[in-house]
Amino acid sequence: MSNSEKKKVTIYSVANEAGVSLATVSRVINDSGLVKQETKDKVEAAIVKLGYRPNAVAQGLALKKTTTIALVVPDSSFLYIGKIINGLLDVAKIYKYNITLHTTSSSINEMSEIIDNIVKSRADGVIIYNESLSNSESEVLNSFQVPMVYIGHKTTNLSSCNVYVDYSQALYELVNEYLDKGIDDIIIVEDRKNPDTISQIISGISRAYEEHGKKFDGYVEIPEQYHNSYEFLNEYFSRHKHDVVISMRDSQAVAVLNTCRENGIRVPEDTDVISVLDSRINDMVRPRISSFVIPSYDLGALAMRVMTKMLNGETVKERDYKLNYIYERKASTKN
Amino acid sequence: MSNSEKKKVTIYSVANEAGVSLATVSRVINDSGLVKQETKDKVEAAIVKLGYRPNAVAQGLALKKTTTIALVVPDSSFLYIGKIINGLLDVAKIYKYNITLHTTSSSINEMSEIIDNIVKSRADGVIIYNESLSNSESEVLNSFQVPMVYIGHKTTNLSSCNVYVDYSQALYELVNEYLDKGIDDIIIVEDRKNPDTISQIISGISRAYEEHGKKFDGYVEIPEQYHNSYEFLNEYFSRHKHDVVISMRDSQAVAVLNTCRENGIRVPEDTDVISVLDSRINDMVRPRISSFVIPSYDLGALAMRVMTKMLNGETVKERDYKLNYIYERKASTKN
DNA sequence: TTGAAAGCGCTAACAC
DNA sequence: GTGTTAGCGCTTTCAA
Repeated sequence: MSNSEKKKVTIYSVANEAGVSLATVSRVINDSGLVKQETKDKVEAAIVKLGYRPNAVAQGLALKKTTTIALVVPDSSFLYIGKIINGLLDVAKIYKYNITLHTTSSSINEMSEIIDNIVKSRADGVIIYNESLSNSESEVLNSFQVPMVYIGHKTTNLSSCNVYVDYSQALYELVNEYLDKGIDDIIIVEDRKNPDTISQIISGISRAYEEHGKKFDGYVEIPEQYHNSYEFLNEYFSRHKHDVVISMRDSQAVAVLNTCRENGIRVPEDTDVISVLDSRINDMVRPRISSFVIPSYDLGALAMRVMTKMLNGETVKERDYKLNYIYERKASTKN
Repeated sequence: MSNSEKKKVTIYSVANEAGVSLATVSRVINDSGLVKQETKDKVEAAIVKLGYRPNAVAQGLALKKTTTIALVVPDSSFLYIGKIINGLLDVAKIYKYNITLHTTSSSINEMSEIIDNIVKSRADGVIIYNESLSNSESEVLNSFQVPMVYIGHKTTNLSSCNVYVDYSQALYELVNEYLDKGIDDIIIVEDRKNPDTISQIISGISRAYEEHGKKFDGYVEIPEQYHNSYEFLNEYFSRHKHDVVISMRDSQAVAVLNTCRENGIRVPEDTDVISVLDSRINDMVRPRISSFVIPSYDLGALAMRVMTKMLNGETVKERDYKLNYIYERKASTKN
């Protein structure tokens, strides 16, 4: 009966039960102001007795803050962002923030709807792992003074922070090494899902080529009509063979691995295969793929930490936080 | 200047701008009550002009509902639940619900903290993909009358709904087939992370054995001290060889695959390898692993749909929603 | 068809 | 130390 007939217990009920005013109850639950130990005990007893839980919604209204951060990510990417989310949630937990999850499907342009929703929900801040936020949308966030942190993507937005990995430098160094050895038949395989990242990558590679007096043009894009990269790559490697194949994600690298094999190209004897983004898949593939290990967890954790700083009004001197990658040479490369 | 000096625009501002009362504004934003088209136009113009967005927090307070559903999942499982989350979010979007994400780390017992947090945030409902919710915790949810839906886990809790796949039946059918052929050297590899699911599986297998007048005892558990299954399995398969190895998740199946290979056991010539839970990994492994395809997306979507029904007071006749699995025979099995 | 006013549950001056 | 009271922004009777 206590379940079905349960009446709401508010701060009033507690005040009443404890024989104090609601202000006092508020003080003890927030640990603010001075309260005599004796009264405090009474109040706490009442809280336990009634099973009172402060209503965060009412608090949100009164305080004009919700201790909620909105996270925007592309759907279909959980394989890669799982760790990011974990890092993010771990520090969110520490600072008592809740996270609302919003996904964007690549097809429909629903970003503005999502932003609208976030503004309405009065999230204290938003963390975005997505490259398709338009200026007008970030303007809306701006005009509502919602702090923003971008993950994995360096923006030029002045009122937001960026937490990212410098892919350009990473690829520059890698390719440089190959070119130094005289190996220059290098291609990069990509599926246009990360336009910004890929352009960073290309710029790094191009720089290395230029410094060697050469020009990079090994850009292989998986056409949209192929619903999976496998098909396309199988076709591609039946006709091509390169010294080095760099792919954006390790799922693609695996496709490269398999399609090479099926076309009689040995890895790494004939071709080096490298993946830029690493995920758990790589632990399970033979040969293991040489790749950049992106500090995903740290990316998420740092993003959230930066967000809390912005929210606490701590002066955020740095707008850009660059994390280091590590290149892990494994069995898919011989050079 | 409009950014830094931006003053909050509330329903009052709009009422003022439009020269009507706030009640009228409320009516037009909620499309409730009759409003003359003319006034409606005025109000809408004011809304646009001021860039007004209703404050969901205040609405939440007034309506005593937040249109927010809490989702509880184990961290570290995004590989498997990505699709579930996608299904869930897609349906949530349709019904205008927001999702807050809460993860539980297997080590610490923080579930009660999470539940506490959820209650405080006054989520309208909670969807749980986790086997470690204790009775006392679900009691709390109960006492606050928070509707619950469990995913992938059939509970006996009377006030919650379950959306799941019948693993018991799935494994029963599979093993039955083997036994019919006289193949009975079958083991199941598991890492104790899903006690409930695994017990369902064992029960299904055992039933098949019993009906063949035999007893099943091929239960191989990966000891906790091994931080990855690889090590343990490598050791194991250096000394054992079975007709059929069934593993809980495909990441383990891949480990089985690799360790068998490294110990001179051919798959599928010597041993059939089967995975119960499928994930994207399987698309990238050779040989491909025969597995049950769990309708993850549907699991998430249905869970959310059921939740909306509970929330709308639609009578939920069914408490249990069983989804069908499909067994996909691939290259890792010969039988 | 519209407005006035009483909440929703809590915080934060301000007063005692 | 503790109580009073005025919001926070919105919904919803109840009157007009």
